[in-house]
Amino acid sequence: MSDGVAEVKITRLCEQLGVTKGSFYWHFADIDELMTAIADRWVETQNEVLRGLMQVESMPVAERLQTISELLVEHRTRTVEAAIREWARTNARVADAVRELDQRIFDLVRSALLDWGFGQDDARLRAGLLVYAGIGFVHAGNNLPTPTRAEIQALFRLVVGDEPA
Amino acid sequence: MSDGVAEVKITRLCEQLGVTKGSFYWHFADIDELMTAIADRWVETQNEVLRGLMQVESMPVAERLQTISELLVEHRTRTVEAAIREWARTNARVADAVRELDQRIFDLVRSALLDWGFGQDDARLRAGLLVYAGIGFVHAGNNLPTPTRAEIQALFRLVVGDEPA
DNA sequence: ACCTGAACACCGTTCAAGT
DNA sequence: ACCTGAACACCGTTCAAGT
Repeated sequence: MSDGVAEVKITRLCEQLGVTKGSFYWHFADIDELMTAIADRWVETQNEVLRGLMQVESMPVAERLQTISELLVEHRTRTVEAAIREWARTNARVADAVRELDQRIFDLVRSALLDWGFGQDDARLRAGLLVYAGIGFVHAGNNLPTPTRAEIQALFRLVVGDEPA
Repeated sequence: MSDGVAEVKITRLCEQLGVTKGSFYWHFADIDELMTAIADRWVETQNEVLRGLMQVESMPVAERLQTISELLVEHRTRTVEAAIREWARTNARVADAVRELDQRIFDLVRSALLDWGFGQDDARLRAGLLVYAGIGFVHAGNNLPTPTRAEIQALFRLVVGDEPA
């Protein structure tokens, strides 16, 4: 999957499964339906991740911000996520899922900043900055010197401040 | 081009040009060579843009930061740029070009921040934050409420400060 | 209900033959 | 030097026929 979703060939798939291509078309109408199925699968996985993320909500603000700052630039799934976001450009289903993911993360960060003491506008803007930077890092993380964990926290503190606003 | 580089079919190309596919293979070894040619073309265009960007260097710091803040989130070429960055995932030539572009922009911002009065580390981190946010915006700009020009400047001031450091 | 086999369209690629 | 035409491989898709 990390080499891009365009590399999924139904011929190869059937070879690997030891069935003929005709068999494939009993289960799926066409390759697009397969893709949608894969997409749905990914959305489920992502929902679990999100449910995990939401548990962060119960943590005290300071600790919550700390945790979020690490999650945002987590490189564990960088390659896969870049491939998914690429896929979103051509598949509406995936695009929807990615948009919802982005929005939920944004809301998560924003509400944390609200709890931290920022006003509505301020919280929205700063949350946007952080989320966009995280997404940018997912895409271009290899093009610029990778910041250390400590530097990321320094950046985070820069945007969020040292103490409640 | 904005619908993704995977949609470039040599059959379609030859139809549009009114020649046979055989003719295509006189000019190019294979489809990859065509892609490389297109990539090189884009790199040239990008180099012109960069030369333009470099002229910013001669502006006074305050004005320079102002201009950069607008360039970073310029949505003029958002779709195309997203397609290019997607292409970079599978084409080494394009990947190199994008990396160089990112680095030059990063350097531009960083040196502006140095002139503005930040120390080495501080300038590097803040420049990274801004550049990543700009790239993230290119990719996910439609998923979250688009900030206004004024809000972008507010964000910029947040990272850069109101007066020289 | 699930699979095979053969057929067809489309696209990338090769190459001998034309001018 | 530049192009055509026909051929082939590969992949997506369809469908009649098998169990």
